[in-house]
Amino acid sequence: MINRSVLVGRLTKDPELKYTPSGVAVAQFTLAVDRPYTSQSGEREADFIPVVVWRQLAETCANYLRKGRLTGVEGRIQVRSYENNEGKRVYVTEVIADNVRFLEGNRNNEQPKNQDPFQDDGKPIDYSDANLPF
Amino acid sequence: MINRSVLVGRLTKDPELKYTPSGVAVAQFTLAVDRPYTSQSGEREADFIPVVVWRQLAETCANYLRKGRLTGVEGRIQVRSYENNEGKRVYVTEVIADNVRFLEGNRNNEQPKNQDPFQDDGKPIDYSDANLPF
Amino acid sequence: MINRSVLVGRLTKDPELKYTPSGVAVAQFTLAVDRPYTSQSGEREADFIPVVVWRQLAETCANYLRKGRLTGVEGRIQVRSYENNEGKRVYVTEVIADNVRFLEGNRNNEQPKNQDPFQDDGKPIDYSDANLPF
Amino acid sequence: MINRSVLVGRLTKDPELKYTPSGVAVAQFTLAVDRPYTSQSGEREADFIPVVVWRQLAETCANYLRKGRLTGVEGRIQVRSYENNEGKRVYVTEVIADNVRFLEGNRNNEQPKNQDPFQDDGKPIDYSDANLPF
DNA sequence: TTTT
DNA sequence: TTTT
Repeated sequence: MINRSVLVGRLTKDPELKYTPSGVAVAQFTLAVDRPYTSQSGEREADFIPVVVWRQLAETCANYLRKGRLTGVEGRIQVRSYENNEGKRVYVTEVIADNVRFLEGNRNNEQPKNQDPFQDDGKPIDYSDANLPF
Repeated sequence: MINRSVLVGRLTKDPELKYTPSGVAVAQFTLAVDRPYTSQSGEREADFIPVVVWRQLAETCANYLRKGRLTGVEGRIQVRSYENNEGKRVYVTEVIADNVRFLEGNRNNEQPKNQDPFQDDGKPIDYSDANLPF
Repeated sequence: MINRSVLVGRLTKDPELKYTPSGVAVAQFTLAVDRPYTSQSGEREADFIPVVVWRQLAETCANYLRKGRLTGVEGRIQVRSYENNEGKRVYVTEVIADNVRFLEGNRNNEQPKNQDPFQDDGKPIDYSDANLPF
Repeated sequence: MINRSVLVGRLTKDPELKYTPSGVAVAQFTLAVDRPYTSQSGEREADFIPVVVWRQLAETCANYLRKGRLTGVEGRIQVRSYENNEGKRVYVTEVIADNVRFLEGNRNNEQPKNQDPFQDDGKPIDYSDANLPF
């Protein structure tokens, strides 16, 4: 079975870095991927694709990726589901990336963020260790 | 911008063929793509990825693809959203395929379905012409 | 059967535009794709991958792509062979692209080349109509 | 930079397993990937793409892959060159696979080969440690 | 909820 | 024969 996606687009925001209860780093960001054609109906012209990155690559992404940056991603499509607070099953589709390429230099010479895990905002984390890809 | 996915998996059901109000054929099926590893936590070991096919390829798929058949798909990830009956925005992620490979012969020598558009089941169609990929 | 490649790299030179005897446009360029890691042995750190583009896309590439430009390519690997002047069979591997993305703006505001087919340099053309992808 | 290929095809022969002087396993096989269309000019209708696999995956491939088996491969295109015995530079293009999927069961219930490294045939090995992908 |  |  094969499940491989390659995306090139721009981050809609800075990546969000979290840690699972057992301390595994996970970063999340959304890639805006412009479509090649212009819709005749004035509809949207980009797809906004959620990307998830684990472990060391998560920390590298959180440190170096920024909103608007042109970025390449390789990974696999994952569909997970959870019960929302009204007891309804909600499906979430994400690309679990095992490879991230920074395609654009650091134009403004920004510093790496070096996000501190202990500054975690305390919100519930959607990712449990059960989701670890390997 | 690049948005390319390659999947190999098995159909969970026969494809569903519909027609937009303006008569464009669109087929929908779900690919079960087994993950390479076995989850230690007894979690699910496949991803179920919705695939959409347009126009002539839709009719070919409806005619020749069957539940369980090993199938290769190439396409792009699309995220569309609609308002559900409770006024909430729901996001749907699908792979819009422009290439489908039948990787398994027709073992039981089944006949093509040749689904008749006029046998459409009358249920509301999720796809409007605005979604046409080109 | 599936044969799909996705490349992002930089052109080593401007594309070369030719025409087959029957007048079909074909462009050729090489993508330098940097490898992610640095070789410990001082070996080369990029792959130089020949890309071939046909028909209208060939003319667009010849008009807008330039040496050094960051470019995304989707296509399939093709292996063709010919007999060289010493009667030996030589194998050539190329990516036949059906999709090319210009990932970098036109920084120096260059004009399109608008290469004239009749300025063809007269050298023998490697591509015959038999190679047309569809 | 991105360099990603996905192939599904059939092995033209059993894989060949070798070891570098320092003992790293490397397997080589060729995938025949049928083209989707039939050439009008009676030309060949498949591409024969050389695949290289390193380390543990090489041994798994040598043990379980066989001639004719439908196989999925993910990897990157690599172009290496060497000087032939006439002092001419020869270019070799291969897909370096980091992921191999056996898409077809073991129909004849064959035993794994379990090739013994010490049965190596003694021929010169084309791969040096310098080529190791990581 | 979205990027250049 | 190679790109930033």
